[in-house]
Amino acid sequence: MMISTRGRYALRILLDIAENQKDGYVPLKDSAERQEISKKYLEQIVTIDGVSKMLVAKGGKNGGYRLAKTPDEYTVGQVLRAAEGSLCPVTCLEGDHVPCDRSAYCAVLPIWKGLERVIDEYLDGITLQDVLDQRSDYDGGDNYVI
Amino acid sequence: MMISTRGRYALRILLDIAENQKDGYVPLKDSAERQEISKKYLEQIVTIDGVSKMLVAKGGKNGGYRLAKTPDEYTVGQVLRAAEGSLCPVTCLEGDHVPCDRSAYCAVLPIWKGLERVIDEYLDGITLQDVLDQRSDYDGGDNYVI
DNA sequence: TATCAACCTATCGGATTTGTAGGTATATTA
DNA sequence: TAATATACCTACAAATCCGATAGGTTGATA
Repeated sequence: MMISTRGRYALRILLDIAENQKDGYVPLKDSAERQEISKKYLEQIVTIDGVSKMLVAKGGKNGGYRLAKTPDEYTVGQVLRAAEGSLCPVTCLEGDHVPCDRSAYCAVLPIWKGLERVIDEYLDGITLQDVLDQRSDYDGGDNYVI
Repeated sequence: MMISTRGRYALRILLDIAENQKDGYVPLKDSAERQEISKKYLEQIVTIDGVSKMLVAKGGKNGGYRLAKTPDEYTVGQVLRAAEGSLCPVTCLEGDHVPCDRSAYCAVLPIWKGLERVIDEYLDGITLQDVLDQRSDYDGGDNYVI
């Protein structure tokens, strides 16, 4: 599995925040209830370095999170990579991976590189705003849910 | 990680067999040595249902494996799916997965479906023969290695 | 008949996933 | 200033998956 709950939940929570922030902040508790995800688990996901950088936090009453930028400035790929660490489909391509001695001439390595490119291009072609728009494209706005 | 050693090794072993079979059979022991992969582990991979169907086995001396069809009749995607069970990027899309009650209207599910399609299309666009060809496209044939 | 190779089954350490649990710090409101 | 609401931090743990290792059995071929 390339994308675990971390990535999927991160995406859903950012979308939930985008949708509910208006001018204020969205408490994680509310998102957790709407999305039916454990709040405690979400806390961990939201505090992952890359993810927390996409948010502005505010404590106390009427506090919560809001997006640091507008929803059209974040791609699905960015969110998923931030939450998962990386989206590469094989260990051979991971940043910290020690290359095996075959890698210089490996005939299958180009396949993995191509695959990673195809994945990134697809996921970076969709912004959070795209998802929100599609959500209300149907017949009134409540047909699709985050 | 979407593609584990199972898939990667399966691909490399099928390519190794394709390259070495000529008119005969390739003992797994030889492939294991060339590819520097544990023979015992390879035995398990090669006996995965989907993978074994792509091979013809022969016991005894001068026995081993050969491809059931020609290398241009197998795509990289077929091999990987056979070895891994499936290449779907999220559990939500797995065959035996119980759909959550949101799935009917889930706004992110279409993203996963699109991702899976993009991955399949890419990997099914490459045959084993393509990989073998590319391998000897360079300057004599030994520049790239499986 | 000896050998070689496929085939079968069990086990296992380590990592990762998917959370739970409990507490602290801090900002806001009353 | 006190109460509250929220973010923030740390530890633990069950379950699952990964990546093998190990040892044996069956069966075909020379």
